[in-house]
Amino acid sequence: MVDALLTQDPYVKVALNVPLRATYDYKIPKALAYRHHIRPGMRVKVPFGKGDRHSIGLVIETCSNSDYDDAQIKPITALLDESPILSKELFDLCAWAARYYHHPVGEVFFHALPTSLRKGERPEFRTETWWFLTAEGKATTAESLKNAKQQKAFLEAAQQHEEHGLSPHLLTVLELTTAAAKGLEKKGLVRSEQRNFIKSVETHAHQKQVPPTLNLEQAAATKTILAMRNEFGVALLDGITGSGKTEVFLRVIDALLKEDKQVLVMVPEIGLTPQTLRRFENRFNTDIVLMHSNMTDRERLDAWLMIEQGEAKIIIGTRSSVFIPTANLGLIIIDEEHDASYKQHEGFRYHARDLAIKRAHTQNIPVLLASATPSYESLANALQKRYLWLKLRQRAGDAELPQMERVDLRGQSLKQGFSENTLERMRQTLERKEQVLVFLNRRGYAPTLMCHQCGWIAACDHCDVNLTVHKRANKLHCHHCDSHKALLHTCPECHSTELFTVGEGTEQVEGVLNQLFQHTPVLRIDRDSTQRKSALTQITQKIHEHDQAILVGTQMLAKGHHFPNVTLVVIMDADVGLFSSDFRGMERTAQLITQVAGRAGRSSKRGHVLLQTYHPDHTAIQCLCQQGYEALAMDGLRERQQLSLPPFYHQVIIRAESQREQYAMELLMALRQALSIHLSEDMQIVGPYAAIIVRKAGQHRALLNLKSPQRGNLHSLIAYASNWLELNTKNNRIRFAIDVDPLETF
DNA sequence: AGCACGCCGACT
DNA sequence: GTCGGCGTGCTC
Repeated sequence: MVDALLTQDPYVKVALNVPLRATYDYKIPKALAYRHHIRPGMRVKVPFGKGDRHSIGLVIETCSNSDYDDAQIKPITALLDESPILSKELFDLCAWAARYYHHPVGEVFFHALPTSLRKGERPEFRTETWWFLTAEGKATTAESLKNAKQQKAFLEAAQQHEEHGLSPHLLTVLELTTAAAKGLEKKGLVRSEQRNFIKSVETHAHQKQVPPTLNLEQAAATKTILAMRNEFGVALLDGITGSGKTEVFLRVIDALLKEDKQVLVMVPEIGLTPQTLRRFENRFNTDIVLMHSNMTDRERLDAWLMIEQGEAKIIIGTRSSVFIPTANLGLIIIDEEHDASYKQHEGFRYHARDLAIKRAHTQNIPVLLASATPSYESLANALQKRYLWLKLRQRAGDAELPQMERVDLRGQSLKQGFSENTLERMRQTLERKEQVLVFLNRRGYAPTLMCHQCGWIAACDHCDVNLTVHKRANKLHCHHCDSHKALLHTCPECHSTELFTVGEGTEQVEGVLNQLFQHTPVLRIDRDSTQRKSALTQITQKIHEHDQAILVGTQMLAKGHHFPNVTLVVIMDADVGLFSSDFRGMERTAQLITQVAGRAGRSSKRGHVLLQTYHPDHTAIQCLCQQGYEALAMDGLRERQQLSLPPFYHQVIIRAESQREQYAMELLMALRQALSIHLSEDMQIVGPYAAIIVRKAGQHRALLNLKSPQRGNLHSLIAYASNWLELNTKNNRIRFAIDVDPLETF
């Protein structure tokens, strides 16, 4: 029997890229088993479902037998990889993440791959055509081709570049055509060759900058981080804005590059500014690979391969780059680690910061978390000495921290949201030829459109929220489901034409400031004003061109930009997070205010921050102004502990949504009932309760909140819940999602 | 997720 | 009479 020679198991368990928790068994055709050794982490093409439908799957394990009858088991159609596409480490990370986040394994595995690999394409670089001279071409003079001008030019060029050949890039530079090349190929004078295309950022030509000298704190931090570079450990680099965190990164990266190690730098979704990238490029003589959502599938795959094969040493990427395969990873840096965009809010709801730490643990490398406003989670870990807490409290150069002042709005007559005091301070700043930054975290013209006669309010048809007025676009826009309709001028209820807006958004404030400060350029920075690709660069350019200017914007302003001439920051509404229904409201607001405030006075001129508030005596506002973020966070943590909230308690939220009004709520009530007998003493169930915005995009939403100070019990409860939900949502139009460590609880 | 199977309304 | 609506169930 030849079969005795086969060492390969006859069956494989395959995870498919479908939202199903099950894995599926397939058999390995003998012909395949003779030629290849199928292992976990390889992609296969398998028949799935009726007809000749096929799907791409990932081998989870091979096995000697199956629970299914052999006759029921279909054979694999094709093996797509010769070696596992996911390394053991990444395979294990994904498997762990699927268990931790209670998400279908298949979706987790395929989430970790670039789109083209999900579709079954080969993990190969893009190739490009190079042209070379043949022996015959060497012997032929270009003159003999005098009727064919293009070919003549091509042959001349090919003779000149005989040694290295002509790349497509050279073809464009020399204005040569492929038509000419093909003509010469027919005559046997040149030949083509397919070569790997390796995207290399043109960094080598740059004049490399001499690193600035570090201050004592920076030097100490760098030294400490470097000392932990050969094993797992987490350092929290807690540095106030302007303290030179990036310089510390650069020093550490430099040392690791010298050991030929790779570094993964994670940044928030829109956090990577051209300024940051330039700083990296100006420093290192190596390829820097980017990974973000604006790239094409091809670019992503090339970047992925560059890192996987060790061609590139530095990768700067958003959330999903935590899954990038590496050849020799030495460190993961997570910049702005508090940023909520590290958590995926749909589908596979993972937290990239937490997964990065898990990954570093298994690969035995260090992680560096950095922020001016660390998350309460990370601060708690630092307090408990699980993380090394490195503080940078000095600003680089001679810059001083901006002074925070409260502007009491009580009883004041406001001019479109500005107090007279605020406006006066703005005037003074502009007179000194300095710039003002106005922060308002509300896009559009106004958050509400109302009828003066009957009180009707413009609301979204699909969500339980008011529509935002966008005057310039002449639209009513829903910021929750993105639907919009034309701006109304008559009330649909009573036909009155007296419609008015309530409240202010950035678009309105921009207009107001244009009127109040007619000789000063007013520049708006928010999602609407920066939609066009180069818009943000244009705006920042204008800012640098003028001495005086007013910048108005949303949280986009808080993310990493440098505005050296801004000396006054106005927070229009400091009260937003004070009475939030979400327990993280205060943390978020404090982070946002501190980050925006940090934009002020980053050069030699001292900055000032005005917080407009109706609650100047509120302890949180007072604490933030007088003692700063860390003190506020310490209070906040104490409170979280007293109230049994994260990070002291662990939470899992189960969300259900349905087109029909009561279904979601009824399902979760039934689930609660089903779970009640499995509860251990340390566990609490809250709800089900209706989501704050009950209806969103036409779906009615309800939540169930499960809490415990211990993860273990909670996880087995969720495992039970997830099985129960699978069984009970099959036939009734209800969708559910499990959100482990949720950032939003409403 | 996809897709086929299945049982009830307005059309060549 | 049927074309097609989307409710239901299944995929190794």
